[in-house]
Amino acid sequence: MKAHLTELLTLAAKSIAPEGSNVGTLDIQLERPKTAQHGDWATNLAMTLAKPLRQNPRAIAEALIKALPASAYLGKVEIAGAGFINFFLNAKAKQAVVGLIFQQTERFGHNDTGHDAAGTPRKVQVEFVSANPTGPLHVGHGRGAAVGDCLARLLQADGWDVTREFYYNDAGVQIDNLTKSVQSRCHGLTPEDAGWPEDGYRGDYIADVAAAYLAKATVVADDVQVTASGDIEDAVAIRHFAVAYLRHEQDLDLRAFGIKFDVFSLESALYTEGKVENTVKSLIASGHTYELDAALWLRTTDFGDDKDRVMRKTDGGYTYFVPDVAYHVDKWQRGFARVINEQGADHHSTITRVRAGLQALDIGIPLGWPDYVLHQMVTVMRGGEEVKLSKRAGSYVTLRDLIEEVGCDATRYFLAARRADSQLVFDIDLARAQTNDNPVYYIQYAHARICSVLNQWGGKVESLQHADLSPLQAVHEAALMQRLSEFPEIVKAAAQELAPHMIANYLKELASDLHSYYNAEQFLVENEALKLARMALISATRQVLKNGLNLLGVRAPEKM
RNA sequence: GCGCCCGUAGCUCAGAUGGAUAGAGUGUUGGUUUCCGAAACCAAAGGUCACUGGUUCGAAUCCAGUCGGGCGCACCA
Repeated sequence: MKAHLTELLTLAAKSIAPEGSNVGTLDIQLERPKTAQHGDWATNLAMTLAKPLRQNPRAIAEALIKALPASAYLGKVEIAGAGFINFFLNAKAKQAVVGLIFQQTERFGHNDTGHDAAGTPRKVQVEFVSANPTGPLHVGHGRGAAVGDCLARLLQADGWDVTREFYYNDAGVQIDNLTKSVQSRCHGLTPEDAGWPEDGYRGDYIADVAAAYLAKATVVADDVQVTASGDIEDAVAIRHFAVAYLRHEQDLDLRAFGIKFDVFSLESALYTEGKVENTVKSLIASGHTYELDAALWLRTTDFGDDKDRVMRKTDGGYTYFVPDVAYHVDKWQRGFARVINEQGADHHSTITRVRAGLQALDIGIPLGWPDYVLHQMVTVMRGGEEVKLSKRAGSYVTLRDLIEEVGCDATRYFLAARRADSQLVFDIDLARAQTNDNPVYYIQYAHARICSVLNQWGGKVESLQHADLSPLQAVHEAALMQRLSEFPEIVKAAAQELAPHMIANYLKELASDLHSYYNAEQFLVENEALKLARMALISATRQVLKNGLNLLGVRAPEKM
C-alpha cells in the first residue's frame, strides 16, 4: 500500500513540477498518523516541496491532490494542518490484510531483508549471554538472554540465516579464583574462615561443586563429560570439574528460560588450537605493535582508541582482548556477513579494542564490524525495596530464582520489553500479578479470549480464508485491521534497529485494540455473513498475536 | 578529570526515519456485565519532554553547553 501511494504521489509531483525541475525524484515520506482523524497514511510532501517550488504548502497540496491518478484503494484525500496530505483508504483496501494473514499464517510479518541478490539468506551470528563459567546466571545475564534470543528470532523473521552462539571465558584469572574457591571448600573452609582466597567466590553453590567433586560425581556440559577424581591436591582436575559443573548449571538455567544455542565456543580452545598465537603473530607482522617496559602493546590509537593497550603482560600472559580478537577473526573466517554481540554495558570498552585489532590485521573486515547491542543494568524490586541477595549465589539475584518466582513468560517479557540502553527496574510484584496490571497476561488473555470465541463458534478456521469481509465496517474493526497491517513494518523496523522492545509495545497495542473491539461489538451474532467476517478478523488477529509473541519467545496460550 | 548510556505524567515506560493537540499502563476519581472469558472496557484528572542556547517552515527527537543518575577508565573479564 505504501508503495502504491508512493507511486501515485510521484506521478502527481512530476505533473505539477515546472519544466526542468527535479522534484519528481524527491524522496517521498509516508507515515501512519497517530490519530484516526488524520487518515490511514499521511505525507509531508507539499511541505518539503514548498521551498524548491516557492509556493505555499497548502496550495501545493491542493495541486498534488488534483493531479493524483485514480486508485482502486483510496477513499478520500484531505489537506490538513500546515500542508499534510491525509489519505483515507476505502474499506476494501483495509480488509485486504485479513486475507493476506490467512495466506501467510505463521510467516506473516516475515521479509527478505537478510537475503542476498540471489535470494539466499545471508549468515548472521548473534553472540549473547557469554557468562564466565564461575556461577549461576544472574538477572543481568537474563536480560542478555532475553534480548539476544529475541534479536535472533527477529533476524530470522528478517530473512537471515541465524547462528546463536555462547562464548565461555574458561581461561584466565577468574577461573583460577574459581579453582581456589572450590579447593578451599574441599578443605572444609568457608568464606568466613581465615585461609579463604582473597578474590574467592563466596556463594553456597561453591560448596555444592566441592561436595560433588569429593563424591567423584560425573557432569555433562554440551560436548564434554567430566568425572571427578576427588583428589583435593589436584588443582587441574578441580578446575576441569568445576568449569564443567558450572557450565552444566548454566545450561539448566538457559533451558529453564527456553533458550537454545547452536554453538558453544571456548576461550581455552583458542589457545590450544593456536589461534591466539597466530593472531599475535599477524598483529606483530602488521606493524601496529611495539614493545615497551617488557610488555607488548597494540597501537589501538591508530584506530580511534584514546590510548594504546597492552597485549602481552610482563608475566607473559595475554590480556583478555587478545583472545577476543582471535575469536572474532575466527567468526569472520566462518563467513558471517554480520555479527551482533549482545553484552552488558559494563563491557563497552572492549568494542574499540576488538575492532582496532581486527582493523590492524587488515584482512578485509569492514569498519564497524562486528555490531554491538549493549544492555544497561537491571535492578530487582520486591515490595518497593531493592532485592540484592540470593542464598544460592551469595551476592546477586539468579535467573533461576526469578523464573521460579514469576514464570518464564513474564520474565522474558519484562526483560525484553524495554529499550536495551536504558536501565531496567524489574518489579517482581508486577511480574507475578495475574491481573490487568500485567502486560504479559493482558496480551496472552487477548489470544486466549479469541480462542474461546472461535471454540464456541465451532466452525473450521480454515473455512474463513475466503469469507466475505465487506460487512466489517465498524470503527473498531477498521482500527484493528489497520493495526494488523502495521505488523510487518514493525518487525522490519525492530530488526533494523535491533530493538526487540518494539515488538512488545506493538503487542500491547494490538491486544488493546482487540479488547476494545470485544467490548464494543458482539461477535457471535445472528447475521451469518457478519459473524463469519468477524470470525475471520479475530482469527487473523489471533495469528498475529501468536506470531508476535513467538518473536519474544513467549507462549500464546489457548486457555488461561 | 576523560569516555559511553540515560533523564518524558506521582510510579514504570513508549514515542524508528525531525511533523499535526507529546502517548500507554499503573495509581487517583467516576461509570459499564439478564449477552461470546470483567485477567476486560469507557470516561475524567494528571506534563516547563532536566536546564540553556543553536540549526529548521517545524525539535522530546539533530548540534553545543550546564545539571543529575548509571557504567567504564588495571599489565581484571
